[in-house]
Amino acid sequence: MTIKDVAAKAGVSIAIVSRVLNGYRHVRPDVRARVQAVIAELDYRPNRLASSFRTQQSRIVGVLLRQQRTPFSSTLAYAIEEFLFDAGYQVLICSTNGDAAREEAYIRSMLELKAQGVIIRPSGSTARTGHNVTMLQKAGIPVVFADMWYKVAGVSGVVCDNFSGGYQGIRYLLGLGHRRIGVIAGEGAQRQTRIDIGNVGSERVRGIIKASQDLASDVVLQFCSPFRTESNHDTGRLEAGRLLDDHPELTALFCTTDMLAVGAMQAAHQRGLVVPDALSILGYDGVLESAITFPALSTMRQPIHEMGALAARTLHEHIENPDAPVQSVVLENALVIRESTAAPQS
Amino acid sequence: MTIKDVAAKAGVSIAIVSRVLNGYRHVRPDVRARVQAVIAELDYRPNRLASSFRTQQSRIVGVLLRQQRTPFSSTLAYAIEEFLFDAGYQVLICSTNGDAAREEAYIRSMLELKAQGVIIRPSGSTARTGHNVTMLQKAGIPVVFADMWYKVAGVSGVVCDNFSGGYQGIRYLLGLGHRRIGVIAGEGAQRQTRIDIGNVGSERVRGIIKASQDLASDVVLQFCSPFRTESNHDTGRLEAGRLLDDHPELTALFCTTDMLAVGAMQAAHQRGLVVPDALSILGYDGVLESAITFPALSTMRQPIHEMGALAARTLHEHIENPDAPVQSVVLENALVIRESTAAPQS
DNA sequence: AATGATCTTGAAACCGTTTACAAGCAGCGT
DNA sequence: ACGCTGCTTGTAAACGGTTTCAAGATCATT
Repeated sequence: MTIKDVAAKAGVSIAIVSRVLNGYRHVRPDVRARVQAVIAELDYRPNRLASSFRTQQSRIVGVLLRQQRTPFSSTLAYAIEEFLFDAGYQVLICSTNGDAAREEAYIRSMLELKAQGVIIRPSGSTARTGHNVTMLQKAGIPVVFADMWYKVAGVSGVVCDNFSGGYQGIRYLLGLGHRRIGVIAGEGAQRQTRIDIGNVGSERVRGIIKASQDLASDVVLQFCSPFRTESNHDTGRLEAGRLLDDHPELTALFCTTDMLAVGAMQAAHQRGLVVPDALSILGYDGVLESAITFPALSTMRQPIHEMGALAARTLHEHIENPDAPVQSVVLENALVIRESTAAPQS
Repeated sequence: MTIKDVAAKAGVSIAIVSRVLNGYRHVRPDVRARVQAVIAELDYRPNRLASSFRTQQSRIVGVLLRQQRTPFSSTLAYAIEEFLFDAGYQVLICSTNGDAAREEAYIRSMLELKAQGVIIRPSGSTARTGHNVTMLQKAGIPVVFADMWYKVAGVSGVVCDNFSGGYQGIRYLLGLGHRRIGVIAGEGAQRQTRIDIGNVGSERVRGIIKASQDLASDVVLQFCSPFRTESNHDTGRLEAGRLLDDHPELTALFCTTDMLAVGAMQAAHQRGLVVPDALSILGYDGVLESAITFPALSTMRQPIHEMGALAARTLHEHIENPDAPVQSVVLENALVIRESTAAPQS
């Protein structure tokens, strides 16, 4: 069933039906009502394949994620989908799983499908991301970054202030009275920060170092030099273990990821250190349901849902108005104090 | 840039270019090579909006999920996407969040977009699901169920054998020597099983009851009558607490969800019961990273990834061959023994 | 060399919608 | 009654591919 059937049954031309469908003016009210009645009666649905083709507007946007199975990614994806579906777009979630070929294939898909916009959570590879963005931009497809902002590309971004989060975390631990603090940072955080991209982990470490310099003269930070294991959780357990064994004077651990913190908790447990009495542990991300750990983990929560919604809104603006200014929004993290942190035993 | 430009530059008709693009026969090898060279040179990409329109094949499939932010859903979604992307389809993930209006809107989208297939993880509402499925079927769109199988609809499904999982769980606990076992089932599990749909939770409970009847004459099961709180985790904590307070003789708890089990662990902890010495706790789902809890949770693991991949494969078959027989696959769960279960102290 | 079979090719129709354009029409002032 | 304006309507031309069909080219067989 096509628009022609509707037109015939309503005794009008297809142009009128199209106008009614799209809510345009210049249709006599009684005609409009008649057409709408026929549409309802026939249960007619416009063929989006045809209208998308004709207008060259797919009403599809892509979301490119490294992985899909982390709470971070799925929260982000959900927030984006929620916003954009309500705005009349279909959201295509693409999990590249870190695979370059897959990423390439997805970008090609976006291009062929004439996606109207793409939200990217950039992966580690700056060069690859830059290439992808360039291809999309050449095709006139607006791009918005989430979580990480790739500064040279001239695209909008929504990120968290990881520097400030690290800073606040240390300020909090210092305020509790801790002076010997271990820092467990995930893979890549120690890597030299490139001038053109703000690596999430290294930003956090920068904030941590800055805070310790600004706020206390007598603080000692112990960093681990993380090697990568299969899971962040294992990394956390092993690194925290090494740190605690080598530096028994530590009274607090700041982990730049909640999963690292969970591992750290286990390392503490294995050594008979009661959290938070003997050791405070502070996480980062806020992705764990409040009390899945015992004791409940204090953490720097990232506003992930808000970040996704904002990225979606920003992309939507760029789609609606191609001349919308490039903007980057920085969201603040919030310290969530639960049970894993306390003043050190004097 | 269109197929015409390619044709002109290669000195052939657009029909030839189309044939080259689609790998059809009846193109002279030298011509094919020339056309391919021109395609590469111009970096031409076919407009999928046009080809989808012409063929009325969107190459899009939808995945309808209640929620998107649980490990279960994202693992399922990822597995589906992985398979179908490789098969040349775009996957549209639709999180209904339990909202009927949203679900309706998504179904309408699938219809308008001429989705070529839909995978549904059915929500609680049998009636609504049935209605959705009927609409899709009327439009000739194949449907596959995952996780739950709605028997009357004549659609294929991939599910886990929850009855067997419950059975095996109890068998394991009985084998350890437990005879006083508490069962914490999530919301809905106690509800009367409808004839036409296998509710996941109630299947598990059925298996649990059957195993206790089959395998031991002296076993006593204590069920809780769960009320719903905001999170399964809280439900688990409260229900386990009530059960432990009312029935101090219990030596094991079987929770029909991992999150319920996490809550139960906390309830045990609060009461000074050491797991697994004083109380064994067995979960169900296998969605937690191995050692996020302490002690690490023993659980009945569902093959979620496999379930997703199989659902995708089944859907793919139905798309390729509309006459493919309706089939339902039942996957077995696997008992994962970790640290939260042990023989009761005698 | 003629015949038929097979392979290769291009012209043109077609998919269902949107939209530019022209024409029809009603209402208005003169 | 006339032209003017502004609203309403229908016709027809796109959009960019795919696919049918007939014709031309090539090949093998006799």
